[in-house]
Amino acid sequence: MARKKEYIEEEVIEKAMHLFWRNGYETTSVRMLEKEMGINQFSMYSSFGNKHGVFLESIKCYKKKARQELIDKLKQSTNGIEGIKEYFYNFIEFSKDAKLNKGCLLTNTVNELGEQADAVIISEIVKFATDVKAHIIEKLETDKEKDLETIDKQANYLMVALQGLSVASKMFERQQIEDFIECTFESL
Amino acid sequence: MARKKEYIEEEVIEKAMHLFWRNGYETTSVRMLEKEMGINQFSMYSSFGNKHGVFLESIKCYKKKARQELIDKLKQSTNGIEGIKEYFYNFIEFSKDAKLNKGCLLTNTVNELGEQADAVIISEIVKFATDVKAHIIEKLETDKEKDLETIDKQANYLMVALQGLSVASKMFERQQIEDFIECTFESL
DNA sequence: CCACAAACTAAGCGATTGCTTAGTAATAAT
DNA sequence: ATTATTACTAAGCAATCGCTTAGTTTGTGG
Repeated sequence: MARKKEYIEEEVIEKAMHLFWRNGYETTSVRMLEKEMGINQFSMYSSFGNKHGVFLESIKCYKKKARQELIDKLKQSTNGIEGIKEYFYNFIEFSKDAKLNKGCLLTNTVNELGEQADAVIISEIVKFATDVKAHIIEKLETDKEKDLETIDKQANYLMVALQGLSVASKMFERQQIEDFIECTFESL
Repeated sequence: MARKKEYIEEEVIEKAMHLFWRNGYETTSVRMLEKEMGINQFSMYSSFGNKHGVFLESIKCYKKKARQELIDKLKQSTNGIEGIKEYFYNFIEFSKDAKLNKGCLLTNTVNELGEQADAVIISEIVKFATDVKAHIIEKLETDKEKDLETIDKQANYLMVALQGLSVASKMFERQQIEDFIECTFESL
């Protein structure tokens, strides 16, 4: 016995997510979100509470997308370390933008907000990072010669390298990025 | 035949630089700069024109500091690749903060402003990166067995790894960072 | 001592920020 | 058709943004 919403929350959040991805949290204003999401500020606040709420849902949307397009592929790969390397290359395509790359939204967020980021946001990011690391370890373990210590060390190495890829792909050319990926896996 | 400035521009810029380093460009307001620099807005604008001017001088100040505390040590090192590794460890100390790290101000800036950053700022950053890469190549060349192609590839690799170190040190623990640095140099 | 130039203080400018609210339109049960 | 409930539009809120300006203080040359 009431009026129906004229938008689907999941759809407008995906648009918001892309805006945050390109511009970061602070630079993205509520007026910009209005235009991009195609809904009024009232609707935005009634659906998601505040700007922070829109951002949190955008983070969740990003994680879902990354899981579908990146992690699932990694999970299904059967060629061990080579599968991790493919994950690196897939990420480059995943974060591609007009000229350079947008990086990883989660990495961008940590980099922008740092320690002053909301605890819930941080928690979402940490959970994702833990997830990725677990899958990397899984693939490293296909090499039966490596002991657990080596595997954990190399997993840490690859996690940091992924952060590097995220930032570097925003400023470096394709060739430098490929050099990086190739060298990264040379000693593993 | 006029009043003297009650502050030294180089001194207040160093304070501004630390504020930008910790908080980024957008988050740092002119009111915050006032307090940190210990001077009035009027003085700030008469000395540096606008907020952007303060930032540009802060970038220059950062480069000078990094050159003194990081690059000069790298230049003077005589142990080849090991000298580059020391550069990595020195950077961690250089960017140390309360709990985690502040990263590299230049990397932070590219990450925050991206392609919409001012051309002068970008130019300053590119010049610095070129400088660092040149010194890395110099050290890599001490290994006479490497051809020019390998050296350039490895230099690109190390440059991206440095960006990774900058971001990752803002969110990862000491152990993961050390694992990264050690693994980074394992294949060189 | 006077006059002038530069550096200070502090108030306030218009624009934008995230967010709210008053008023209207649409839907569905009675 | 009436009524209740929700979603919409659009105007506007206080606070903050980067920046300016009017008025005062300070220092030096004549």
